[in-house]
Amino acid sequence: MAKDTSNPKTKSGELTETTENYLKRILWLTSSKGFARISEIAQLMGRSLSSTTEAVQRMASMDLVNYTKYGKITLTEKGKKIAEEINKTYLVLSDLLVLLGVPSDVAIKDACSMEHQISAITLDRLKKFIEMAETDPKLKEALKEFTNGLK
Amino acid sequence: MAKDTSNPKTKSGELTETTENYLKRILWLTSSKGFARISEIAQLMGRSLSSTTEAVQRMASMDLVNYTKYGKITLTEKGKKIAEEINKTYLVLSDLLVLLGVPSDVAIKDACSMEHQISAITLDRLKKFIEMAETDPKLKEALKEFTNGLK
DNA sequence: ATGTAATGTTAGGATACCCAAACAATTATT
DNA sequence: AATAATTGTTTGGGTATCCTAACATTACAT
Repeated sequence: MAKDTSNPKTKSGELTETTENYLKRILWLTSSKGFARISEIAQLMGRSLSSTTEAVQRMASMDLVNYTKYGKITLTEKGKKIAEEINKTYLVLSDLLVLLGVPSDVAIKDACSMEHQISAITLDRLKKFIEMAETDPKLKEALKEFTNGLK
Repeated sequence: MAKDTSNPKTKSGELTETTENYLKRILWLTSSKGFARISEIAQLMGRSLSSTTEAVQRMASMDLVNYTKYGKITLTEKGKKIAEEINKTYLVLSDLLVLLGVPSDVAIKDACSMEHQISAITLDRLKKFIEMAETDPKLKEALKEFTNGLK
């Protein structure tokens, strides 16, 4: 096998977690107003302007965003496609958490970083859900039908 | 606020995702046979021996593992406590996935890296579950009781 | 016991990320 | 228009992570 000096994730076509997160925020920003600015991304990501500039430049070199110095940032076709994919996953997770009784603001935050930053509250909901799935006949039945319906 | 040159996660008492993952595998290995070896950890993590050695040394400097050159690796009290916490979260997630019909081997893998590496199959299960939760009266009812029971 | 196989360590490199401080460009204000 | 405020970039540092190659140690076999 050939040597792989770069980050395995980027080489194999996959993006790092960080890049995915940047991508998702940029999607949010661009879909609401057409473009994004470094400062907005930085704010949404909770990162410094310099880190954000660097990240955006890195993403530009990967053809994920259109970037010109001091200019408006937009997603490339490629970036948009990937960002939408990531966002779909995010939506599924946040929906599930909400479904399980997690407050939506927490669900938003947690869905962005399952499992490593999972909050106590989410953990509690998941636990209780599992517990109930084992005891409540109605839920038990419903889940049985659910899993049966998969085949 | 004071300057923070180090990785914010380590400084704030939090561990990086990578370190958490190492910790979890070491817990698995040590609970089944009392100690772990670099090669076993490397294998379980899918990393090279040198990366693993480095990681373990880093963890030793954080007082998470007991490490001596060429020796057996065990968790310190601190490391064990943290590893068990992480493992609990992991178990909740993998249990949920299994509950949702995800095959256990996939559930194990996915629970380790929700959302960033989530598989198509898991995504599908989550989607179908959400869908069913909106249409199936029995599940709907069960979930309503579930969320009502939270207060 | 001694040499080979298996394991583990170090050295040398690389990328991803992050930040603060200094500098540059843009935008807003007077 | 000229200056002040805001925003964005660069520079200079750091840590975390990963890898291969070379070297060291330990374990195994004959």
